[in-house]
Amino acid sequence: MSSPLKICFNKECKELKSERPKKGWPLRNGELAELCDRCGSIYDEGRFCDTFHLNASGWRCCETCGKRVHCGCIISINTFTLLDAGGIECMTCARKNVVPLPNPSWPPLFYQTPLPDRLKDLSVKNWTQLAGSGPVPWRQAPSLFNSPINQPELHQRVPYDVDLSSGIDRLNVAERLSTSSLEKKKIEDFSERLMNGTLKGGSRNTLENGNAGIKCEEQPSSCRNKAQLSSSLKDEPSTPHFGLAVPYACPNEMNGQIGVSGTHLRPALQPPLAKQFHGNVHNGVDSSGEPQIRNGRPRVEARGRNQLLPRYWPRFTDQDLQHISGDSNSVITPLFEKMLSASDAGRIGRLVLPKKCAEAYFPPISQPEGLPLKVQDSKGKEWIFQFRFWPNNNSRMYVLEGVTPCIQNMQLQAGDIVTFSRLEPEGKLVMGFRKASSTPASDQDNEAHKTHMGYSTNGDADLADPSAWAKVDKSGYIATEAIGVKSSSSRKRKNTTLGSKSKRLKLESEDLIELKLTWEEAQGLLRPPPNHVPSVVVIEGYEFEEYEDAPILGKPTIFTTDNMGEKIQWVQCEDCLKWRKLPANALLPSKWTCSDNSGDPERSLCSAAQELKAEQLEDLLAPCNSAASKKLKGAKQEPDNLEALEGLDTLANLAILGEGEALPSSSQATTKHPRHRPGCSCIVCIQPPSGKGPKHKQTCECNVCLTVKRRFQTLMLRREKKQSEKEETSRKKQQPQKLIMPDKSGDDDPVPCSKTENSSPNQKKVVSEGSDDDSNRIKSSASPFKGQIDLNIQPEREEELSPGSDSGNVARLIQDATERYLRQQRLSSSGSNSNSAINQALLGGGTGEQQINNSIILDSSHQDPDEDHPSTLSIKTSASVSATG
DNA sequence: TCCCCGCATGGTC
DNA sequence: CGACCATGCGGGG
Repeated sequence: MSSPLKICFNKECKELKSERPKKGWPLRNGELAELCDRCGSIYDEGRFCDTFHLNASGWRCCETCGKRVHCGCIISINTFTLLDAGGIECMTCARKNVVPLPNPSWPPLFYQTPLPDRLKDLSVKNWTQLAGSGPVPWRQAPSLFNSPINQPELHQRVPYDVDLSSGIDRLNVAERLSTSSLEKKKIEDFSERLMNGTLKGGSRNTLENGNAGIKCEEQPSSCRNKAQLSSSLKDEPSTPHFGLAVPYACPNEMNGQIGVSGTHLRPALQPPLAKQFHGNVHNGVDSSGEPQIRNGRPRVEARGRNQLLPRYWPRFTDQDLQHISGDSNSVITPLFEKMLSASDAGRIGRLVLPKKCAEAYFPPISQPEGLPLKVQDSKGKEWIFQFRFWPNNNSRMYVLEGVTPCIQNMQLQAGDIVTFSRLEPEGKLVMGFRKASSTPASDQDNEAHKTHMGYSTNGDADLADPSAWAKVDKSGYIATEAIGVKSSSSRKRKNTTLGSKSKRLKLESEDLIELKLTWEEAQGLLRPPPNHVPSVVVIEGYEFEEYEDAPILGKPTIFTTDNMGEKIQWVQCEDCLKWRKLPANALLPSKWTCSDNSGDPERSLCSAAQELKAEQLEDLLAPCNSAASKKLKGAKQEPDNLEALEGLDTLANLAILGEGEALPSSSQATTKHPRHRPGCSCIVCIQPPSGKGPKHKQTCECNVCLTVKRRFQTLMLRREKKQSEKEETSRKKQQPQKLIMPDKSGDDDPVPCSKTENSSPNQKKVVSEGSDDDSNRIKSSASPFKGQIDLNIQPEREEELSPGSDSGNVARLIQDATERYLRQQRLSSSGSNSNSAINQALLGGGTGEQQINNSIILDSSHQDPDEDHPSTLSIKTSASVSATG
């Protein structure tokens, strides 16, 4: 709508518009009023009426609260509702009263119905008059608002006629609702911008300072049941609470970018909204049906969404929302989501935020340093990230810094999706996630739980620390990290262990070691502290025990029933590897040795014979291994090992906590970066989702592939070396563990799969065992591919991913594991023969854990989506597999 | 020397 | 062609 006139559409202004005039209210001709920067900014802030129409007619008082609302112009059309009985009601009150129908959004209508230019003029004047007139039957036209489609279009801006100071009240409730503090912040940004340019904005400053605190007093209380605005992000101290409801997310765009282009605002709207919305906004949470939500938030969001690229549209499901909101009355407003890039998930700890999203939903920041931002995860943990930006090409690149701990906690990897939403009443930012594998519909929360449940988050020693673990898992626990402080609890752990590189290490280590466990198995690794009675939580059909205090990670054992029908558990001595029988209720230390077998003096020494025969043990362990063996087999079958390898890294990234869901083809889509197209060989895209799209070819020489190959080779060499050593000492069966080169894997896989199925028990053991030394041993990450697996496990992973990253930790872990394994082997060979069988079984023959890992890795199977483990967690065990050593 | 921060670069849309 | 953003890179601590 480039109007011929170069002056601001606001008659009371008459300033020249910039080349890229700011967009104002919708005109009847379907265009938007073009405003000068100053007016545009004011409009964006919802203060237009307060600024220009203060003395105009049309100001009326809300019948309910008495607030002044300008009803005389189109600009404020959405800020009030006409009462059937006459008079008007501010949106806030209207919402309270449940009659949330906003004024008919004529704009939308008109929007689409072009009118003669002459009508443009009507916009202000006529409307003004209109407002002045009594109640209009607007309510009858509510549908407009409600319709998702329209919503987007509607401009929420209109609603804000509030001025920062007084006007706030007037903000549309809906708007407010919709707008979160974040948005408010945005507004602030605007203000900033404005300040720079035109605005007078004192208020803004305040806001930015964080004091802004302007909150809509009204909103919360009255308005919605659940859905209230989050008036403020209370999270951050720094975060100002704006009273202003930012119109919709758009302000940013409008503001910031607006100057540049006002166009996108409108245009984008439609399509997306409808889709996304329904799922999100209206989900159960809001089911309350508050119109508000619809009107307000949804819109806001909708708008925001509209303006956002589709890839950032939130796809929350109702369940997701509910989970996030929990039982609280809070309403969750989905804001946006983003697939984690390799760098986002990397150790750098920076999460690049889509610019528009950042500007629309996060507090406005004028300084590159940004603000600390509190974000709550779906479990209620609070994280503090530094929300900041970097100047970039005359623009800004927004990032959240210090996200590593959070990401790790959530066990997220590249390809996974993080979601941001706002908890309305509180205005808190909530960060959820979806594993790449998971379906959009999947419940985040559940996933989260699963994730957490299944494994300890860290593979690191950290995990070893029960308390740490507890922290992680405990919903109550708040892992508050100082923004600047990168060390989150998790990090600290790592740091302590690993040192400065901890971050990286952590990630890698975690990634490296993955075991897949079934939920039951996973839980089996957890033991309640003595005297603690767990509460059982059922998540997605799986029962988990929840303890007030952190669960104790116990040595993995095998539970069974003895001849007498009594429940018992078998545990393997760390030293001699013999299996000992213990009461089912025995609580074992992570490192259990025969000497701990006080209950059975006869077998409290390693020298004592093993009660269990090898075959029996095998039978015992078999079940555990089956999954692994399957995987291995699958891997072997995989023709293109290389591909598998290549994909491994990616897969690893994708690894998800064991969600049962299959990732299949559908998941693939999610795993890919929206921007990437089939054939893209980026880290994210390489994932081999069921072999769809062209992935890296064997001949591919991209960085990723080269890196993978290189690492793989390195690893192989290392292993071979060790193996050779080991072979000498121990009786080795066949070729040493060939590391699972992808290629090789196909053939003879080192892994003893063939027979090993049974042996696989190792994995289990390993998992549990890892506890001691390997901090990492357990990594619980769910792989997107449930069944698949473990590509993550690839040994390569050690070195894994980013070339830049140092895989040292991983390598270490692996080495450790290898060493242990070797030790075991030696022990077994030299020591009691009885054990040897077991060991072999466990270890899968001479090759031992490595093989397992390798095999797993090989599993290109991941490509097959989820085949088997619907419910299995893919726990990545650290190298520790052989752990016992 | 290593790591991190901030900026720059380049690919993609 | 410009904007966006993922990643790389260099300098400083």
